[in-house]
Amino acid sequence: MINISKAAKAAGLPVKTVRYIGNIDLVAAQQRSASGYRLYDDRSLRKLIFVRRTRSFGFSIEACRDLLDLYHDSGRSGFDVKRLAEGRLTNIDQKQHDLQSLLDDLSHLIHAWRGDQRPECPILEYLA
Amino acid sequence: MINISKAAKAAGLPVKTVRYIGNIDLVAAQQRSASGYRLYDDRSLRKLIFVRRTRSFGFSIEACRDLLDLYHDSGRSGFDVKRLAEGRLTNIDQKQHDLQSLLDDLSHLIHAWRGDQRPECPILEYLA
DNA sequence: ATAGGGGTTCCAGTAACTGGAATGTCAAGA
DNA sequence: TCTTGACATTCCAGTTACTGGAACCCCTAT
Repeated sequence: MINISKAAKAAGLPVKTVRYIGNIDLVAAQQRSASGYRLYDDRSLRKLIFVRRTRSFGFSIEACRDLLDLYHDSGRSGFDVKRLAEGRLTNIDQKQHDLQSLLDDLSHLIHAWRGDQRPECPILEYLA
Repeated sequence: MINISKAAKAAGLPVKTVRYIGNIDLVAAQQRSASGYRLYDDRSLRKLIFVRRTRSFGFSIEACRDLLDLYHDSGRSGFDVKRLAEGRLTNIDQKQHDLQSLLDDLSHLIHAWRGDQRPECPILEYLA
């Protein structure tokens, strides 16, 4: 059981954001101490990490919630799960493709910048 | 020269957002028609695409602005450019690592969900 | 020439934080 | 034991990056 600042640090999120994530019922602390301090166990910490990752790649809070819900809502039918998963799959494929393009762009940019001189080739040439 | 709806479609952004991106002086239309319509050329379109990509992976507007500025501000010294570029590099390395983790997580999730049945293995087991 | 589907600006609202004030708690040192 | 400083709490206001809507203008095709 770790307190909020340790959880925040381990998850790579600001403490404020961890509190916010709890306030909107996305990831709650596993319990509170006698004096009301949030206490996170390993599972809630993993959820925070998952939230940081999904959020940092542009998924909405509600998308995160859906993904996390899949784990919790054991009453959900196999069909529902599959449909939701398939939806996300398309989404992820696009993201993956997009990320590749961005990494290509940035990689070109970085290599062009590596020297001390401004590259001759205009940076935006690389942006497809 | 294409109008805003074509530019928006080509860039994968809502028209509203393209206008917003212009309003905050991030990417302006190359010119306006006689009647005030925004007109985008190839270069401004490429910038919009670049902005969508960077934004969709969690870079702030100001980070986008810095990257785009590197292209425009030809008065910038080689040193400045290099320092800024090196800063972004670290950033990108982290993102890349992070993305790999997220893709691993999601890939596990997806494969676990592919069948009609809820997987036996709890989803969050995969979240490192 | 006119109807419909664009475009424009401006202003208000939303999502996801983020900062700050007021207050409570805990652990370490005098 | 007391105190002091770094942490925690809630609540409320402010910011960033859109997003929707009203009111109005423009262009194309019947």
